[in-house]
Formats: sequence, C-alpha cells, structure tokens
Amino acid sequence: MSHTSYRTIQTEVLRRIRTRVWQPGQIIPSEVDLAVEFNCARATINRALRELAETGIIDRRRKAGTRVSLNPVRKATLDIPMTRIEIEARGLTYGYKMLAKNNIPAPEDVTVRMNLVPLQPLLHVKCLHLADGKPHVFEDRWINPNAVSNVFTAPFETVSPNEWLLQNVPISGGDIVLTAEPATVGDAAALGIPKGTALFVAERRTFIGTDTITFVRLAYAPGYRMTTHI
Amino acid sequence: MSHTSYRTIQTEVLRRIRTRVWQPGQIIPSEVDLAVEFNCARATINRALRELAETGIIDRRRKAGTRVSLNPVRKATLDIPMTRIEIEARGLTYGYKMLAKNNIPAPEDVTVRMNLVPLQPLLHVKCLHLADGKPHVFEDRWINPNAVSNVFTAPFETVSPNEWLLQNVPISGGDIVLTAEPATVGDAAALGIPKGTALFVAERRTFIGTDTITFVRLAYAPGYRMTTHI
DNA sequence: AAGTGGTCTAGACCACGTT
DNA sequence: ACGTGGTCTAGACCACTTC
Repeated sequence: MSHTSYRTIQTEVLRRIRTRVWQPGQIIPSEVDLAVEFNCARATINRALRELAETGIIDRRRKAGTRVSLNPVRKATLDIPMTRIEIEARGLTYGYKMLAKNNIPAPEDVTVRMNLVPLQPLLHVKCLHLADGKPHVFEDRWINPNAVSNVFTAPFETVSPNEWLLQNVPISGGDIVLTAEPATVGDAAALGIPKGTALFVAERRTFIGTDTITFVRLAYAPGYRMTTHI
Repeated sequence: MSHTSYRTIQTEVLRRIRTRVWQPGQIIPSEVDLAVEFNCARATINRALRELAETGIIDRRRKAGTRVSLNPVRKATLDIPMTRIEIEARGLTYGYKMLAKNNIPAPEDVTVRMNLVPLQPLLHVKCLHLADGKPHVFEDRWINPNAVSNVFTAPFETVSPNEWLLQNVPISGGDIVLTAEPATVGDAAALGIPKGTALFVAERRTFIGTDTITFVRLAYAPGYRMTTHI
C-alpha cells in the first residue's frame, strides 16, 4: 500500500457522493477516521477535503464535521485573459485602435461606481480591439490619475490601457458585473452594428487598497460567448 | 518568532509584487530560501505560493522556479446558486411555474450539443422562476431519460428541474456558456417583454461520466446582473 | 468539556525539466 | 546531473463550535 495521493482520495470521495453512498446533507467520517481507512496521514485527507470544500462539493466546520453539500453552490471559474491573448489564442490577428483620450470630469454614475468625489477629472480612454480586422470589443475606460501618477505618459495610442496598467500598476482586487444591454449609439458606431443590438457587456472595477484605479465597460461584438466549466 | 502563517507569507509576497520589489517575469527565491527568510517550514511556503499560483498571480515550474506572472490571467469565481436560493437571498419571494412538459424528439441543435443521436426522444420542460411574482428567468430544458431513468416520476409541476436533478442525479461535471441574445418569441411571451429585448442568457450542460444528463437555456429578465470578484 | 477541522513542523522521497 | 517544486508523513498544538 503505497502512494495514497490526495487525488486518489478526492476521486473516491466524489465517487461515494455521486453513487449516494454519502448522501446530500449527510455527515462523512472525520479526517482521522478517513486517514485510517485510506492508510495515509491526516494532512493528506485534509488537503483532499479542503480542496473539495473550496469547490462547494462539501461543507466543513470545526467540531460539526464534514457534510455533503445540500446546496452545492456550483463555483465556476472564469478565466479573464487579456483581450490580445484571447484573440491570438483563437488563431486570429489582433488589432488595436485608440478612438479617444481626454482628461475630463467624469459623469456622476462613474464617480459613484469608483467611490470618488463628483466631477473629479479622470483620464477617459475609448478604444477598440479587433480580431482579423473586425471589431471584437469596444472599451470605454476611466482611469484615476491620483492612483496612477504616471498615467499621462502612457502611450495608449499603441498599447491598450489594460496591458499598460497590468505592467505598470499594482492591483489588489476588483469586481466584475456581466450584463446584456442594447447597443448604445456609441457602441453601434464603434462596433459597426445597428443601435439596440443585444450586446454582452462586462463592467470591471480594479482597486489598489481602497483606491479605485480604473473602471471599464467592455461591449463585445454580437456572437461573443464567455465560456467556463465546472 | 512564532506563528508565521501561510497567509502572512501570501500578504508579504503580494506586497513585494505590488511594490515591484519582484517585477513581472522575474524569478523569486526558491521555497527553501523563503523558508529560511521567513523562518518557517517549506510546507508553509509551498502552501502560500501554491494558492497564489492557482489564482494566476505567479507561475511555478519544477526546476525553473517561481516567477511573477507576466500575463496574470485573472481568474474570477462565479457562484452559481440555485435560482430559488438566489432570489430568497435578496429578500424576495420565490415563485415557480411549469409551463410545459413533453417527451418529444429533440431538434438537431440540441442533440448535437448533448452528443446524442438525432431525433432521440428527450424530456422537454419549460418553466418560469419568479421573484415577488415577477418573471425572473425563463428556463427551457432538455433531459436525457437514458441518463435519468426515473425522470418521468419527477413532479416538475411543483419542483423545478434543477432542484429535483440536484437531489436525484449524481453529477460529474458540466460547462456554461454566457451570451447576450435578443429575446425570441418564446422568451418574450414567458417573460412578458417585447421580442428582441437584449437578454442575458446562460446555457448549461451537465454530465455524468460521458453521458449528457441535461441541457438548459436560462433567459434572464432584463436588468439581470451576474457579479463576481477577483 | 470534548471533538473536529486548521495549521505548522522537520524531514523525506519523488517527478519534472533545465542544464 | 541536479535544482526546483510536488507530495507525503507523523506528530503537535490551536481555534472553533457544538454538546
């Protein structure tokens, strides 16, 4: 009996859950018991179960023990690569075009989302990412110059804000909102589609500590699919 | 010097990356070196770095060492709860209504997506989830009776297919596609909106081993936001 | 009070990939 | 060949929560 890896244990635990040997809501044996059964160290059991708990398959609480999740909140992981990488990965040619760059007071809905004082001047950049020459996503971005002191030196004419920021700004966190919206006049013009077309839109905020670095709205050309697996 | 936890190490590593002490693409010290520096066991360093690698912050390869990721593929985790839970969590009253149930040959696009032979009879269920009495999401689902033998006994008149399947079918995996689509005639009728309205749509496949259990298209009422954080 | 998971240690061997 | 991360062990102490 050698090589009782944590992966082996995960597989067996999943099998028991799938085949209803361990039913939803039911408690499963403790780490110590499982270590005896699988003839391995408790740390190995711990790693196996800890990872399963992270995916929502089981619930663990001290003293209360480990249970098969009644409501397996399926956790899906979205990979959000840089647009250029995403396009090149499909074997298409990436293109980039800056449409506008201004330092202007931001509208209220933007300053609210960014937790900034109203009418604060922000760097506003609009640009377009292309795949094989066709519009792929229209980017409308606001950048807080107070959080990115050297942003005015950035060559957004040739480098997309996302790539420049990734290389030049430390990031501590962010959030993403995914919606479907009818194309605005601006979306329609940039993507070359009729106004009102159903668009997949991602809005992303990025923080460093408590400061908002940037807020970006990405409007994807019709037909875009965001995929993930469980 | 006690209590050098893996979280402490993660925080310090992130600080060094954020402050450019360790720059993108640059190699960082080995686990052994870091264990000496932080005065802790290598296993502790390993756990700290392994978790950071899972989030895409750093890249690790045997022999090659650990590097600050050049292209930090941001991994966002989507929580996909049952619709009832999602609605109740907002303090709204959940409602459910089955609209149709048939055992009929599936259209080709469905059988293709499900890896089944064309025209195979499948259980087709349409239903509506409501929040405070208003349509929240329209569900159009196909279920493979060969993978779910007792599906014809399921009381879909009162229990949503998702909840019944979760309790009665072992699941091994699946995938999700998120898109924006104009409302079809069917979407419009079910959700009480004009045809062509931009809708957020999730299509989900669920497998047990190599068999497809179910394919579902979820069309969310306008205004729906799927949120996540990094 | 007691049981369970959470974490840490010191050491070991192995797998992989660079050299 | 050799250095790095990947994993496992046996033991320990701690933190939390239920009883």
